[in-house]
Amino acid sequence: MGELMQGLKRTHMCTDVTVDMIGETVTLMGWVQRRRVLSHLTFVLLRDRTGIIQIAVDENTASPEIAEKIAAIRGEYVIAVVGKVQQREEQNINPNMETGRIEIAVEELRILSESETPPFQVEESVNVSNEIKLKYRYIDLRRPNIQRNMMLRHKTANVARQFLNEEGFLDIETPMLTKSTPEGARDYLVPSRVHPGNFYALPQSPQLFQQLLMVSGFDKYYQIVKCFRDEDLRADRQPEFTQLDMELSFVDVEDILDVNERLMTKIFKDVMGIDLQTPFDRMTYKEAMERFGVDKPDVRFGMELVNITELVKDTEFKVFREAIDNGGSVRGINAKDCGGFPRKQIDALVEFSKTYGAKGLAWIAVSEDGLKTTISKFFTDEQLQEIVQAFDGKPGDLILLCADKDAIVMDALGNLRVEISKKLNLTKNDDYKFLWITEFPLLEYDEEGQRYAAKHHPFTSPMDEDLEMLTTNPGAVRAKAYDMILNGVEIGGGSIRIYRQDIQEKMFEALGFTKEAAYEQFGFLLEAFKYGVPPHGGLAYGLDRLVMLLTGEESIRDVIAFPKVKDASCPMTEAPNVVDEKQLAELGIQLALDNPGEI
RNA sequence: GGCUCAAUAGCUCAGUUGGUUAGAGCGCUGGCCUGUCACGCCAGAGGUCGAGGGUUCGAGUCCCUUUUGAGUCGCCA
Repeated sequence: MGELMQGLKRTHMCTDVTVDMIGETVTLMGWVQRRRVLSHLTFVLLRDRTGIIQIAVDENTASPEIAEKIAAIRGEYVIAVVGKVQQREEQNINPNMETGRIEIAVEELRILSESETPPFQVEESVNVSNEIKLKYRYIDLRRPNIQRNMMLRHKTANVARQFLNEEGFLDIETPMLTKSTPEGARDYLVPSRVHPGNFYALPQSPQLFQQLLMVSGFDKYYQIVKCFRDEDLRADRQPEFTQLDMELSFVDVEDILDVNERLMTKIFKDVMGIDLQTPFDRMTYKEAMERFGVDKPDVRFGMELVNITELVKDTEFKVFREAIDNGGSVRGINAKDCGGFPRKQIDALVEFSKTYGAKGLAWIAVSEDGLKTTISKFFTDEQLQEIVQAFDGKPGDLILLCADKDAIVMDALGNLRVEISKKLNLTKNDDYKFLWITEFPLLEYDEEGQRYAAKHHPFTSPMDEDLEMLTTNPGAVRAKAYDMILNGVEIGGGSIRIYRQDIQEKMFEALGFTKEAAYEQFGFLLEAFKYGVPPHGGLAYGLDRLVMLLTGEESIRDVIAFPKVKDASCPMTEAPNVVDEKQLAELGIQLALDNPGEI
C-alpha cells in the first residue's frame, strides 16, 4: 500500500532540475523508469512527463528506512523523493541524458503507489501490438513519444485558439444531441427516454448550427469539437474525431483561404518552428484529377498522369479499344527508374491497381537495349516509341498504362503513383507542401441512389458563373468549395454556403428533394433563412490528421488519447457493451437479436 | 460486406522436410558486484503454440472452420 503525501509538495518537474541548482533541495515525484543495483549503490531513474532524472542512494550512508524502501522499489512504482541536487563526477556524466550532469542524493523517500509488472515496458520505441497497447492505453500513454504527441496536440490547439481569438473569432459550443439527417455518413443514434421511439443523432459536424450562428450575427465563430460518423475505420479515420471548425460572415472564397493560410503559418511557426511560404499553391479540382488522378495530390514528387487516348485511338488492342469505345481513356504514369523492377514487383503493382477497380495494367520497361512490354503484339515499334516519348521515357523507366472509365483510370493511377513513391522513398516527412484544391464539382452522381448527391454538403454555394447550370446541367456546376491538402492528405475543407433561399431551393431540387422532404430535414435552417442571412462560409480541419502530420505519425490513433480499434470498439473499456433489459425497457426498445452482438 | 497479412513465454520474435523434453532477446524473481546509466556476471521461474475439428504412428508445422488484430476496397455529404 502506498504512503501518504502528508503535506509533501512537489517543487520541480524532473527536467526542470538543472546544473544551476546544485546544492539545492528539491522534491520530485513520478514513476520509476528503472532501478539499477550496484552492490550498496542503487540508482533509480525517475520519470515524469518532462523526462527523466537519476536519483542515487548509498546503502552505507542512507538511513535504514531509505535503504529498505529503495530495495523494495520496482518499475512503475510512484515515488516521491526529497533530496539534494548534486553534480556528477566528470567520469559519471551521461551525455545522452538531458539531466545527465546531475543526480539527486536522496534524503527522504516515499513509495506513494506500488505497481505490478507492466504488460510492456514504458519505452520510446516499444514494439507492441495495437491490441495490447490499447487495452493498457493508460500505460502506453506514459511512453515519451506518445506524451510528446499529446503535448504537441495541446500546443497546436492552443496556438489555433490564440490566433482565432486575436482575429475576433468567438468560441461557441453547439449541441451534441441533435437531429439525424441521413444525407452523408451514417449517424450515431441516441434514443430519447422522454420521447419513446424518437432518436437524437450525434453530430457529424456542427455544420447547420455554425450557419445559424452566422444568421444570429456572431460574425466569426470557431470551435474545437468532437464529430461522429458511424462508418468503417481506417488508419486516418476514427468514429469520433476532432474538428477545428470555423465559420465567417460577409466573406467570399479569398477571405477564407487568406485567414487559413495565416492560421497554418502561425501553427507551423509556433509549434514546429517552420516558416511557411504563402500564398499556398492552388489547383482546380479538374487540374488535380487530370495531372494526379486524385483530389488530394501529393505534390512533393512528379510522376504525373499522361493521357495517351489520342495517341492510341486507332488501336486494335482489345483492352484499350473497349475503354475508348465506352467513352473512357488510356492514361499512364512514368515510374522513373523502376524499369529494373523484377517481374514479381511489377505484378504487385498490377494487383494494387486492381483494388481500385482497374482490370490490369499494361507496361513498358525502357532500357538501353530497347523496350520490354506486355503490349508488343498490338503496337509497332514506332508506335511504342511514340508512347514512350509521350511520357518522356528514358532508359531505366517503367511506364504503366491503364485503360478504363475515366474514374477508374484516375483512381488506379493516382493511388499507384503514391504507392510507388512510398516504395521508392520519394518523400520526406519534414518536407511540408501545402496546396489548395478549388472549384470542386457541386454534385456527384450517386449510381446506387440514381440521383445527384452533394459532393460537399447541400448548403455549398455554386460558383456565381455556374448558377444558371444548376437547373440545366447540374453535373457540370462547380462549387465554391475548397480543400487544404498537406502532403497528399486532406487536412481541411470547406465552402462558401448558399445564403439565398431561392438558390437553396434549386439545390434541393437538383438533389431530388421535394420541398416537403427538404423542410422535413432542414426546415429550421430554411426558416432561419427567411429572417436575414449574411453571406457566409467556413472551413473545418481534421485536427487529428493535422497533428498526425506534425508529429510524423502514420496513424491518427497515435495522436488520440483513447482511440478505438478497427471495429470501432475500445479494448480498454470494452465499449460498446450490452445494456441492461431495464435500461432498454425505459427507452421502449426491444432488441430483434437473439444474441446481441450478432446481426 | 470483399481482399491481403498476422497470431508461439509478460513483450518482440525464431522454430528446417511433420519426428525426442518448443528456443532466443528483453522483461520478471533471487544472489553477487564500490558510480551504474541498453550496467555486468550467476541462478531461476515463466508455454492450452489464439480456439475447435480433421489428416497422420506422430501436428507449433499440413487441411477445414472460427476468433482476434492490422492494412485496404466498398463506405466516409
